[in-house]
Amino acid sequence: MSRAEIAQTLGVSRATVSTIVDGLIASGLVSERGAGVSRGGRRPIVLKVNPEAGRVVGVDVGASHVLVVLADLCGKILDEAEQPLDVASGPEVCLPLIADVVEAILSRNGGLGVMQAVGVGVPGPVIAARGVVSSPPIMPGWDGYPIREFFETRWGRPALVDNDADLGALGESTFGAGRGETNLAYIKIGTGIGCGLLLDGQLYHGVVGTAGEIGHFTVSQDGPPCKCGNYGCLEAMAGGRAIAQRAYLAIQAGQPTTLAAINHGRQITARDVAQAAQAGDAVSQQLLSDAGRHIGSALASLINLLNPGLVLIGGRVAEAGESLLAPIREAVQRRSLRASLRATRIQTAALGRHATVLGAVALALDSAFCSQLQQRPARGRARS
Amino acid sequence: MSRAEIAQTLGVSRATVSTIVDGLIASGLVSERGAGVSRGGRRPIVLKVNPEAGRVVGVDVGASHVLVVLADLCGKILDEAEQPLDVASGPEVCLPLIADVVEAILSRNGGLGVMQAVGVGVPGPVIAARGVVSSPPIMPGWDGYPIREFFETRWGRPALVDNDADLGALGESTFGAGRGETNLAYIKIGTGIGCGLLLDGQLYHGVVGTAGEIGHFTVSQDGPPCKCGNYGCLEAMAGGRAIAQRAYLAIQAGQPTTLAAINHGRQITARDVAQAAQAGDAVSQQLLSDAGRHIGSALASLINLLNPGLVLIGGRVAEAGESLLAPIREAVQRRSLRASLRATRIQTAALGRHATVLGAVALALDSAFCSQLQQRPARGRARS
DNA sequence: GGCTTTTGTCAATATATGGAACAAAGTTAT
DNA sequence: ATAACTTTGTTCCATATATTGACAAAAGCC
Repeated sequence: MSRAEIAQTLGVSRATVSTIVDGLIASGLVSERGAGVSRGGRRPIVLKVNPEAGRVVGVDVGASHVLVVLADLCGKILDEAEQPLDVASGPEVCLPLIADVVEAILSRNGGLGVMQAVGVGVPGPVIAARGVVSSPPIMPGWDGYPIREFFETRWGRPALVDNDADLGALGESTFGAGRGETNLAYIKIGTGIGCGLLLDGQLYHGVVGTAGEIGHFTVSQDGPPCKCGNYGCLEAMAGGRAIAQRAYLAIQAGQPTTLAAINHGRQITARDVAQAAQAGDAVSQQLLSDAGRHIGSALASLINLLNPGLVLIGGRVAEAGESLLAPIREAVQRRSLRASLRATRIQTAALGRHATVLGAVALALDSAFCSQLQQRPARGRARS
Repeated sequence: MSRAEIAQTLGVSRATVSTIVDGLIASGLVSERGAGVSRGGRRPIVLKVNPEAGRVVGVDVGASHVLVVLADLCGKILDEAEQPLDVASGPEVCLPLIADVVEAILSRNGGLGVMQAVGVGVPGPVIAARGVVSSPPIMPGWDGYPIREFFETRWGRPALVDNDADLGALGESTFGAGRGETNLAYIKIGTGIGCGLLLDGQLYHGVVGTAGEIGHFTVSQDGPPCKCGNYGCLEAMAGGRAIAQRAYLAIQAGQPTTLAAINHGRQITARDVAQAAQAGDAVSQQLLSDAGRHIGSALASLINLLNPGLVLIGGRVAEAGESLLAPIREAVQRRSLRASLRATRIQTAALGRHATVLGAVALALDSAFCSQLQQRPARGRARS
């Protein structure tokens, strides 16, 4: 991006941009990278963020694993580590363990000092302003625990905490399939079903951080019971756990499927079903198609209500690809309004298992750049 | 509000507030109104917006009527006029007619000059930035017609256009039951069912202005056909038209109801059903209760997805009050997540048929104050 | 080669904001 | 009642921030 382009985009004068950019160049955050393409006049000087000027850390806390990445200022992953972790063992156990993983990565990449900020995604409702979770269903003992404070006092660097699905949305919108989109929904289909919302360019949390709970949409009034106490929730009909359960029942019922062979060795997972479907197993395809139909009917409501430009299907189960996406599209088409639908693309997410952690990186990058801009760059002409 | 209070709220110094307020007082927009209550020191000088410093106009274009109000700078309605209007006759017919109504009101209230801005609500999806509607179902011929431009060139004043349900949300949040709430949904139950969303303090429109289409949520997969082409839409099951239709069928089926007497004279309306229900008619109560159950199940999805602090039930049918609200609350309770629900109040709207038009007034007021702040107040010391 | 266009910089200037000191007007403690 | 403390609102000044307009550099266009 050139100075003139920035000035036009932000609606400020070129002179202003020049002075600010000078500061950023002096601090090493930005550098000039040759000449761009002319638009009928002098060729602009292309400005690039200098990826080497700092590092940020992203953390994705899952129910049973934690994924930590180190990224440069462009969001490129330089190193990563994954470790088993039972989130149910509480913050006193988990947080130091996570911190150890982060410190291990940092120590083999230039030490603690290189980290400018850290972003953390957790599988529960987050009050982002305070950096705590609020009555999370799958994180017993974490309610109100000062997660952000823990990391900030440990490292003296800004720490940002947010929900995993929300960060998935942010990750995809920053680095993935949602670049440039200001209104998108990221659907995370894993064991359960979550949803992160980016509305008018901002992550949307709601009043207590529980926005995006599409997993407990009622899709069938007389459906199976859900852990939440209701019946026929989307999650109970089309989540990874539900798909696996249905596969098990199909095998028990003696339906002809390649899944039966797997089941003799170990428990069936949704991933097995996805793989079998792609390999052509009809029963598996039917299972995914049913799940897709239910997801699609919930998505139709989401699309009617929020009129997003893009819906991204992510999470492990989404790796099934078209076997899941086609019935989703079909169900959405049947149930949502023409006008809204025409404006909404439905696609698979691009970042796979890195979506959330890259959202955490994006959050950390934001904070890193902001704090850089706060610090006045050195005044007066340097040397000479 | 005192200067010190403003300074604290906005996070700026008292000195800054003083200079700005001086300008506003000089231009007559704000005036000092005696002393407030002390908090242990000097008593603050209470500042009030001077309602007499200008006027704004709000317009609510309905399917068959247009409602125009003149309001002072505090949003108090000074005069109003309503006139039949067939929105289907297109913009070339409707807009001049609306303008005439506005001008009639203005001419008996000090002339055209007193109006500082005008806000307009229309019953279709709006692209607010451009001031046009986009493929509205019930406004044939209006697609892309430059509504804002029409009013701005006619009067040389800022005109703002938005959707009627969105303005209902804005109206209730500014003047009604939603004051102070940054996240609320306003449900407008009239002939159809619409919804306006205020998210994080901003009206939410989506990418093409169709956000809030809760009326076409599927609430019963095998329900009656809807005008939109789908089956079992909320609007087709619980909208005003649907309630009237069901009442008619109940009478035909010979059910014992006081509605039968009305039906001999003219067609039953949803309002008749609401009145009969409040008077104790069991069949009418059942009809409303059914409708409420369906609305509640759609609202549960909305609450799960958006985690609003407040849901307001407005529109004509909502005047039924608790006969409708009780089943809504019950259905929501059954179907939505505890955590989200605990944070969400469900109430009837406070502004009745003025909700939308007061939202239009709020929009106009915003614009009026902004343009006042843009104009530099006179520099240098006046007199002496 | 001259003309126009666009980019980036510089100096002068306008505007906005904050800090400190202070007077005014109150409350609270003695 | 008096003194001490609080809070409010103002004034003056320093500083930060952005804009304007002029201008040189570097390109395209004729």
